[in-house]
Amino acid sequence: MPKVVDPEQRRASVAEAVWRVVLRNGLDGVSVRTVATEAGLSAGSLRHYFATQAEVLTFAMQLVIDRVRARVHVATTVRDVIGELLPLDAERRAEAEVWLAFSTRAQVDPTLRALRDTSYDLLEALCGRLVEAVAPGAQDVEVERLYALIDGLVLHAVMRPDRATPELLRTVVDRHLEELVH
Amino acid sequence: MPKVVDPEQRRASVAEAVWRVVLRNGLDGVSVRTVATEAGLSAGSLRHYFATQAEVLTFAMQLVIDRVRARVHVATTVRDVIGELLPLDAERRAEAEVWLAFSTRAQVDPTLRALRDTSYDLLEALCGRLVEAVAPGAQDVEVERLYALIDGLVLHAVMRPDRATPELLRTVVDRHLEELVH
DNA sequence: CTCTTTTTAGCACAGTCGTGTTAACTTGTT
DNA sequence: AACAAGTTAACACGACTGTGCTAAAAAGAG
Repeated sequence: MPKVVDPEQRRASVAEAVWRVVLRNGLDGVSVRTVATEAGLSAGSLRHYFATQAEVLTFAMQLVIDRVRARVHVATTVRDVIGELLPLDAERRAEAEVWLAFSTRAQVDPTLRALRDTSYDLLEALCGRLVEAVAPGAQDVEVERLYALIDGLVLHAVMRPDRATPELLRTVVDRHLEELVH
Repeated sequence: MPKVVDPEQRRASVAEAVWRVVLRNGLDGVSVRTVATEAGLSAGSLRHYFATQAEVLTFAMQLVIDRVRARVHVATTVRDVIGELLPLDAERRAEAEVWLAFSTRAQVDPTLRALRDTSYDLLEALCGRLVEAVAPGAQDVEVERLYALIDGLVLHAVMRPDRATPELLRTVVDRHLEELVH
């Protein structure tokens, strides 16, 4: 009857518009109007797919999570799994930057915080399996050590991409895994 | 002649008001009016000490930097220096949270970015000296490994203070230093 | 007390914000 | 061709934003 539009696809394209706005102007630059313009819609039209601004944000954050999870899920070796978590190319660095922006806002937004904490727990469990695979019977402290190292590398890659280059990230991780085996 | 007020002290108290607002409502919650109210001033009065909002933010960020630098400067042993960088108590966790908020905004604010990058370079150099002190002649990769580990621990302490407890942070750092020596 | 200068408070302005409502448009079905 | 429903656009509302400007209040100096 009406113009045929797949709502889910539309919502996804809106989420990607959110990401672009975040990268350009930060999470503060995200308003109903800026996102609508970025997505090529009117503000009123956007509100037809998302009732509130909070809904837009949670959806955009959830989509980042889903994307990373899908990537990690297909990785097999320990080194490859960690490689999927690190921003080794420009696209994933952008993704990490968006994730970091949402994570800091989660500090004062209960809904986003729930999303973040759930992801944190999953990643912690993942690191636990990685450590167990590389060094069976290792102490629990090694899990947090690996996890903190990864997140630190991600942080540095986002903040100082000129210094924390993909090559350096890989070298650091390889060095750490090598030591973990022994 | 007029009411006697030390401008620098006033500016510092305004900066502390900024920190409290950031902790409560995030960096987005920082406006001339909210900060003025938090500092017990009127908006017009605040503008007498800071010409623009950008000036308020850079001053508040600079004061965080100065405070950390002063603390690190008096530390002697490697372990104590790292201890000053980690949020081992509630006050320093708050400080780290404020720092993280400013750092992410620096991603889209050139002025704040300059402050952040300068601090990043100083911390990197500091980690270089720490590594050299613990393991003379170690590879450069160990510097980034230690720095990323520290920043990852800080990040986790801010985001998940219930999981990344002070005890865990210390244990992880001690474990890393122990390995670094060998 | 009177003067002078710092400090303070308050208002005005144009702009943006989230959100609600309403009308127009588009398109498949009857 | 006529209808119906999904989709879009546009406007209104109150609230908040940063910033400039003006007048009042405060307090040491003469």
